[in-house]
Amino acid sequence: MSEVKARTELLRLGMELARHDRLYHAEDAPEITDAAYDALRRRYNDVAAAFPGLVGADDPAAKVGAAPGGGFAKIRHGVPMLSLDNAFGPEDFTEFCARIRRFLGLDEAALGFVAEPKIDGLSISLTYEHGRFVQGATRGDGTEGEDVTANLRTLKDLPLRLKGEAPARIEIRGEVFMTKADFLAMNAAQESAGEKMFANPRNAAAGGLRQLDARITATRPLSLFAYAMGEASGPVAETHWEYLERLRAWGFTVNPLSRRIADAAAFQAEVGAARAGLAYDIDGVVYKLDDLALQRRLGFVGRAPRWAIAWKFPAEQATTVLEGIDIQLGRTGALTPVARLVPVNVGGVLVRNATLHNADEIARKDIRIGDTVIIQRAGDVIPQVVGPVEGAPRGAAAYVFPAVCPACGSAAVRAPGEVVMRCTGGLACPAQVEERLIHFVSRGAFDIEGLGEKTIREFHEEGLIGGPADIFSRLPLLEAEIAVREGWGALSARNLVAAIAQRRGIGLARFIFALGIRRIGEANAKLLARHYGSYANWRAQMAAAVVIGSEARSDLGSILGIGPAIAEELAEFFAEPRNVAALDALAAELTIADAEARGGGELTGKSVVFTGTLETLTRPEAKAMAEKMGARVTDSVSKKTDLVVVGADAGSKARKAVELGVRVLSEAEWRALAGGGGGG
DNA sequence: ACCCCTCGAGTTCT
DNA sequence: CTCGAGGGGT
Repeated sequence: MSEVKARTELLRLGMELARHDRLYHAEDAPEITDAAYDALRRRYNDVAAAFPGLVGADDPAAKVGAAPGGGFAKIRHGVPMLSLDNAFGPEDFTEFCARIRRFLGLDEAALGFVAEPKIDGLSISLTYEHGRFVQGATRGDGTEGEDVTANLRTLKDLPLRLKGEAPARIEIRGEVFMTKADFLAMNAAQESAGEKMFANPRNAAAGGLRQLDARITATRPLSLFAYAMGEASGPVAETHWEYLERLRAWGFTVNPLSRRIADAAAFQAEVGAARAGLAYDIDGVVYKLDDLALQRRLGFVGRAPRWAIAWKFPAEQATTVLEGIDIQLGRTGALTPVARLVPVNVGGVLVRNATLHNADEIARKDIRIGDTVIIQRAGDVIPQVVGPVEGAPRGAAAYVFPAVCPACGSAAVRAPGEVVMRCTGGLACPAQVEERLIHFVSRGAFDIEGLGEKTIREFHEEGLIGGPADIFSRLPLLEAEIAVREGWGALSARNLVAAIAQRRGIGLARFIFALGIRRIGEANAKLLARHYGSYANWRAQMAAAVVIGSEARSDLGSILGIGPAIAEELAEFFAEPRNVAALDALAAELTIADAEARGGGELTGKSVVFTGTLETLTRPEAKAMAEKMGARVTDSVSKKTDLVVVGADAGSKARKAVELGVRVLSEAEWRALAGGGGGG
């Protein structure tokens, strides 16, 4: 096919696919069969793969799932995508089994496990409705991922339609990866084309999946193994192994090494020996309790299931020389020592820096400048300095942590009982001010497009902005000056000014978070916004709360989740006149929206205790009701308890509630209040 | 005086 | 991702 013909073909196929996507997703009125759709899609992918140079960003077929503002739309996972606890040796695995036995009250009974190699790729979630693939998302932070449906549709291993019977709606989880051979071939092709090369298969897979243009993804050799169950609208299997067999029957590829095992240590050794010869990278083996009913009973602790564990292979290590230790400054003034290393390749990534955390850590590991040190990247991504290589020549002297801030010269102090050293310079420390500005424009805060870390540093160092208010009061007046800066142009300067203008309106929670007050992260900012409602009220109450013992201070402390340390931190911020002046200057530039009315009902965020015998509800029902309304249920009454529901024969808890002045409800009153959430 | 959990802060590299 | 610290509960 000639390039001209290919171009026409791609355009035609692209428009057609876009039309069918729309009919299918938005109008729910497909005109062609799934098989016909698949054939179209395959044809499209083939042409796109043969002529990668033709793929552009304007093709309608590439746009499914893309967010309006570019990037990907966010998708909330029905069931969070959790992480796994790690094991590093047989003792960890034994302890894992013991924990399961303890929890389930099983003594000698053998536990059946399914073992699966842990692929070093990207976790994804796939949703099928009536057997058809409708949506795919990345793991993201576990709660919310990115919609990469269009990209996933291009994977050869992904069935667009499940073979045979399937529940009406089912979510399937798997791992997208690139084989070592595909990676090498692709990198060779990229190199000869003068294109960007990837450091390792994992990055290559990530890069391929996160293309904004699905046609580029189609040209990347991505593979997929399915391995886990998310939500399903009907029963699928009774054991994990049966479930894997269902996946195979539906048309997924399941890792062929997966199997039921009796001896984890033996399997671990077997896979470890086979590791180098496998077609893909793995970093361990996942062991899952086979019986799904037992899995349900075990449930989760924190962010990980109790019924599975990832037994990791020993971390990849490398040795290099510690050239020096730099001190980095955080926005709260924390001084963090960072190791500057002679660049070394660890597990496919060139490592130059590694955090040393704090002075204690350096002393404990006895790390000195000039040492030959061991670097490792364990299950995580972040490199660590393990310690000096034994027997190698040592650096001269023990490291002495600086007593003053390297940026401003103010004293560096360590609060009693704390580990970190902090600069006492506050607003007088330019480095702290700069870090705070970076936080101010960061993603969860003002998130101004075109104003990233690098730009902020430049603007701050050159005196264009001294504080957050300047972003709004000064930068828009400097459009002409910015336009002639290196790397800028008239268009980008205009866009920046527009982006700034757009952010003059902001929600209260984001605004509070953006201030960068210590201990006030996203969650606490939201608590404050909900409690105070409006900026004016918050500002007034905080100013009043500076006085210890004031009514405003105790009101602040009464917020569930806000304790004395956080209240003190806020009071300190407002006690500093320069902070208040900067805050007022900033607020004058903005329109700060009131916090959205408390979601749901008056129970949101409240702490509820049930006591006595409930007559029309079981305890689990009552608990589910409360949680559905956003409340938190505990067993004991304290002064942070908002509500005590008293059943028959209530004892000391009811008395305590009265003593503490906590609102008391009868079961009937509770039902009236929470009625909406019943049955759950 | 504990334990468990959530939140915050800091960090690496592509 | 990991650590430390705060908050709330027992």
